[in-house]
Amino acid sequence: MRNRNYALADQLLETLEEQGHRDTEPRRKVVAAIARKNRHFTAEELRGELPGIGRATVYRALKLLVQAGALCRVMLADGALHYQLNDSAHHGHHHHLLCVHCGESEDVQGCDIEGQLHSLAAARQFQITGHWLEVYGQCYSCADSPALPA
Amino acid sequence: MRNRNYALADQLLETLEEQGHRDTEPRRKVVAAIARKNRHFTAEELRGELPGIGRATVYRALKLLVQAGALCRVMLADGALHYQLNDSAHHGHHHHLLCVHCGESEDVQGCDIEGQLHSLAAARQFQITGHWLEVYGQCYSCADSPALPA
DNA sequence: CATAAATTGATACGGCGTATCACTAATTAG
DNA sequence: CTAATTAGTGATACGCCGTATCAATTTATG
Repeated sequence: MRNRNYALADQLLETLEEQGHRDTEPRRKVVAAIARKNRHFTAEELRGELPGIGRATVYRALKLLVQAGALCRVMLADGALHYQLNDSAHHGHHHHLLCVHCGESEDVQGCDIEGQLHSLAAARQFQITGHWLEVYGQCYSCADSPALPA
Repeated sequence: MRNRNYALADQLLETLEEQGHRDTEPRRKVVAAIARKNRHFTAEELRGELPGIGRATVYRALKLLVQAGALCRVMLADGALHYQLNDSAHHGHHHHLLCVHCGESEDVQGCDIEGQLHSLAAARQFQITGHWLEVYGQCYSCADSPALPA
């Protein structure tokens, strides 16, 4: 587990270096903290775990990782924006099944939303170029909990 | 046009009264400004059109109208949150085709996203309770403009 | 090692939304 | 129709989020 985290942190740093960004002390620490996460988190939460590192540095690292595709921004049911580590296998277009109870997130690959909307859009001569989708619900482990409003 | 705006403003006020909220001077002005809008707008933009009215009052009115279903919150492609008047016919569940050029928005009623995701979710024993979807693209009038990234 | 380039972190700013609270306006009861 | 009740207002402040600026520092390069 610790090993996996180290490996993940290294991988994230590598990703950044591939994009032409430098390997710096603060960056290492930010990336290490992110690698330790096993669920989505807010920028402020992350920052709280990194005393001594400037706020701007944390936000900058988040931005770079999102741009690099290693991190996703996910919108929770309450409207809060969180960051979520991307499964290395799912760097492409995908969505998340977000459990409103435990916060777990499962990736969904086979998305053909635009296909489904195609006929509707065509009728209005609207050209779809992209979309944003979040799916809320309860994961298997939380199935017994009372349902919350989406 | 002016007539329609007045009618719309009255309708919005009525909606609020039905929810047990009072008909006040500041509220009237906020609602009138919203009724004048023909596309989505930000809270701050609206506030700018209402000098002399407290910030809190504007935000409160927005919140009440969203709760009443008369207003939608829409997420633009760049992540900015806007407010959008709900077509009176589309108060229920619907989505928007958002033109990234002109900002026009068209409602989409026939949405069966959850149906599409059902088999995927079932395989993981994930119970979908809701979703959030925004669709970006170019409307008919903007079809000639160069495509923007979604 | 010296230089050029990127990064850092303090600070400030702006947007967004909520909480508080004294004051005022709108309803309701008498 | 006034008095009491209740809701709404707006100034202020707070917190979160993200970006801009800029001098000081660190990293990579020749």
